Amino acid sequence: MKQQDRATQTKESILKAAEHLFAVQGYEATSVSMICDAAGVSKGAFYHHFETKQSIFLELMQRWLKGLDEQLVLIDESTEDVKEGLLSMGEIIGQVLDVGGPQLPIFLEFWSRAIRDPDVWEATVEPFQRYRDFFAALVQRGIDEGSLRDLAPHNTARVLIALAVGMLVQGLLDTGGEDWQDITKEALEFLLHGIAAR
Amino acid sequence: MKQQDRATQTKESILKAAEHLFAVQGYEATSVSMICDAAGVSKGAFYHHFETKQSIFLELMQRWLKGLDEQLVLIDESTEDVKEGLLSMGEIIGQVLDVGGPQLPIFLEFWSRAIRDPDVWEATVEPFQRYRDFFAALVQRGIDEGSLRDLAPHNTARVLIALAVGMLVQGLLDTGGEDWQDITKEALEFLLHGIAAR
DNA sequence: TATATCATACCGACCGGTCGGTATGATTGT
DNA sequence: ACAATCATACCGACCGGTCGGTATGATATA
Repeated sequence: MKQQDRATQTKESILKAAEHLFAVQGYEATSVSMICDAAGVSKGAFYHHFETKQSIFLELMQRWLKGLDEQLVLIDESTEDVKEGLLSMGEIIGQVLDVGGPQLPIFLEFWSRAIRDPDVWEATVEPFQRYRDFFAALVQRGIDEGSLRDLAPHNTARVLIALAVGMLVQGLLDTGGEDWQDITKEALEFLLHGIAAR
Repeated sequence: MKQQDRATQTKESILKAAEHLFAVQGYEATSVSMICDAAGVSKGAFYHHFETKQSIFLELMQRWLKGLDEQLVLIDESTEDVKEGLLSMGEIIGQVLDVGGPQLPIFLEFWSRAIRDPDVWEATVEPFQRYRDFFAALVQRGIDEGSLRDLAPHNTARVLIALAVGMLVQGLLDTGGEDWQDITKEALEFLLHGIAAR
């Protein structure tokens, strides 16, 4: 096998092992040695491919957010009606909880780190501000086309993000087996039409 | 001074030092020795009053949630109109962010721990289910008195909690100096009356 | 004196990261 | 084609340091 292929294979197996261990044990609880053992690779190999323990997480995070990005753009393009687009955001939440569920707890771990570490902040929080802008644009579109009331788009976006984050956190901590996709969809309907009596 | 007084004073100073250090550094980053130094107390004293490092956090958490409890009950009692009661919840969020802001990041840290550690879960997550029940009851009251539409109270409560949690998280990570109390209030108004055009 | 309250000294495990060395493919000169 | 040279990929022992926790003795109160 070519040297380069072998290298990428090694790096990939390290990433895969790290992703799995981070997911089931958390970041702090996972040592570099454990990752190496799980990947069937030496510590030297690890530090050949990654500068620090943190850098491997950041790379993992980047890949992950990239996938989320693509999903959002996909929805954006396939959406003509803004209201429908917002509702389909609920499906994303459900999907995220189903598919990426196991690795979501790491987000909590790193959000708390992001508060103090600028590097972590940049990699984990800053992207979410992009999402906020995305939603703000979507809301603006809704206002323009007349399907939404004339509200401050940015604050409305914040509310949407809050819903998403709040649902994710609850979904992580509530093990009761609720269908959070449904609940999120309901929440978005509440938000659209209000919960007050007419 | 009496022996008991001296003891409680020591314990209290340990708790105070721990609370401060946890807030500014996080839980993991704070060692027991650091707490002892900050409290002007020896390690022996620490482990005389607390079984483990985790136990001191759990005690801190209990005190903290107790305060939140009282605040909620206070609002509940002083509220006749449910809609107003919900809106005043927004003020709590703002207060929580202002007053307890520094120590909120620890919540993130422990929420992620709660996923794996049953003890932590019981102390940090279970209380929030009480709050959910509280909001569910409030919603039910609103339905009964006719000010709210006839919606599943529990899911509506989940939505409210999601909003609160999501706002708190964003407030922690967004350092732009936004007035999250205002935004939360706005969010609750959105939720009450809907954001869709009439 | 007996007991609660602390101080000191210390333990063993483990952690992220380093480093000297090697094995093996790639490159170049002949 | 073949050897000499170099670069990349990897190994695993090891390091300084930190951590949570403990064992034991001193001190003071009751």
